Amino acid sequence: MEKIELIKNGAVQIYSEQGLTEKLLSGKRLTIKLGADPSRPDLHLGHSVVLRKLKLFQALGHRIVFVIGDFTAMIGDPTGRSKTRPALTLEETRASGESYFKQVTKILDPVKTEIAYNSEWLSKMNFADVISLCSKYTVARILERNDFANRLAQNLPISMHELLYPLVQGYDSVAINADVEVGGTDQTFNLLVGRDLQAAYGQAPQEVITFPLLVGLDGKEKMSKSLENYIGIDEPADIMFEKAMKVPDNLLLDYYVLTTDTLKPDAEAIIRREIREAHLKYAFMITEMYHGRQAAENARQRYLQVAGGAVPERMPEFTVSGLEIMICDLLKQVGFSASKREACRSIAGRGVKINGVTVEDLMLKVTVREPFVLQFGKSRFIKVRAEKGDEE
RNA sequence: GGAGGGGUUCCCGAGUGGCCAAAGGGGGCAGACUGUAAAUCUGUUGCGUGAACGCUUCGAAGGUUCAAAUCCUUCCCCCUCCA
Repeated sequence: MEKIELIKNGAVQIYSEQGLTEKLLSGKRLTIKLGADPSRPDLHLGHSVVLRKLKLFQALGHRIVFVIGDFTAMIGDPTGRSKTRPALTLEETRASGESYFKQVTKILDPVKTEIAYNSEWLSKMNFADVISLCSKYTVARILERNDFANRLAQNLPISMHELLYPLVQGYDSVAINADVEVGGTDQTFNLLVGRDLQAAYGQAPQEVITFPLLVGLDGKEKMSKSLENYIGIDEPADIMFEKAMKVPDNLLLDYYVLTTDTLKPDAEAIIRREIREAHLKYAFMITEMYHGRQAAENARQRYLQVAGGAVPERMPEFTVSGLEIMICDLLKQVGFSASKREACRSIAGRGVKINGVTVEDLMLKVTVREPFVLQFGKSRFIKVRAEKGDEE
């Protein structure tokens, strides 16, 4: 019962709440659907919002089915709107499905988690089936979707196939006979289409629960890999901690509520007390959740060292061949700069330090007899050493 | 099918023969301030060792010219309106 409340906690909308309650109380093992995009299998905290809810369903004994949208991915999307959406091969979609499973089971129970590929049923449909599917929905209803409505109003193009995609997703629910589907609020329309189509195909309509989209570290857009404003659940502890500290103040509450087990009133109290402490606590919680207590301790310690202006104890290492190297070449080689020119600019802008001392000379030739610490900006460190054989 | 508008550097967008590696804004990176937040200010933002200079870039390929993002030809793509 408690878990049921937890599931509903944080939800934006539930369609229908009564239906959901009834299904949960029925004692039946429910099939919970989550749609997954195979082209981006890198999971971040934004995905974790929904995944954590699914975990609660699992705890109640229900079955989670990830539907990988490989069928449309294999066709590709010629719209140009979502650019660079190359058609994937069968192998690629399977590979990302596996990758998906691997990442998802960092949060979910692997035994109660299944993967399904929608090409399994979609590739078997013939044109008559497609038309039949289309006949179950009306143009007016499709155009209700905000995205379409806006584009229509602004005279922006909408391709035919785009109109079909909601039906495809909805049909996935029919194919697996889903009892419940969860997703971000941006998916609301598609999820609801699933309900209607199920009814049209003689099934009990799925219950739909939507959750807020987590805003990314930039404080503007929703968290996404391509916008570089994400915290990946796969990221090393140190980086995860650091990124978690960069969550904008005004979003910290959301992060607490949506990505940890903290209840809203508690989170509010923590933030009200002392904002920096609240950040540190949050960063610790998140890091601990994905890497364990010890790693989180270490990450915090390291963070505080760097924040205090000190050189951290742990950092990646880089081995150069030869005993001398131009500073610009070095910056390029370790990956702090994309080109030598860019490296020189960074030096001119006083953003590069060696052993804590700002590099002034663009032409500096560094001698790598002893290992030294190369610092770029405030928080990027790397230990540079010469190849073993070259040491004198 | 007809008419019109357009493709510029990460994005938006100015630029219609030389002063254009290309205004301005956004974003990015770095510096100051700070709590590695926000806001603000400063620098920077194609590549080649800084400069000098050179090279590549303005949808594609050719051409005119001492000189082209800008002119000409052909091609590709996108959008709008009317059928």
